Amino acid sequence: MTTPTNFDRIYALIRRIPIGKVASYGQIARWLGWPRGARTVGWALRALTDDAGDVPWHRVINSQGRISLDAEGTRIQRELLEAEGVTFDSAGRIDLKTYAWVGPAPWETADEP
DNA sequence: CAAGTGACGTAGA
DNA sequence: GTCTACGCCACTT
Repeated sequence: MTTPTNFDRIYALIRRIPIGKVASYGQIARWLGWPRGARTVGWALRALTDDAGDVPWHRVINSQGRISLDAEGTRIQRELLEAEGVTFDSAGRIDLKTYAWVGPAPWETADEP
């Protein structure tokens, strides 16, 4: 790290994604205040890997429930997610209806209904 | 300051 | 279902 940037905010948010859930780039961008800054999120993740040992980057996917990485990265991400209980369909996609994170909601720390 | 870049998103063909 | 084109924002050089 060189100088603190909004990237830190991205990482912090990704760290809050619960196990077994996934979020899309655009979704994260909106929570951070950039309605259309999905690319910036991807950029942050791209720059990550370096010092992001504790950032669950594999929980971030695109709006189609697909992985935008190359074959190698996709394979790794898939394994990491499957290890958390996330399942993929034949097309290698994730069921967003089941695994999409709703966002940093209060019930995250509250009791269930 | 300007240009280039990027793991996206959406719309249209 | 696929592919193409443009727009968006933040970071680096």
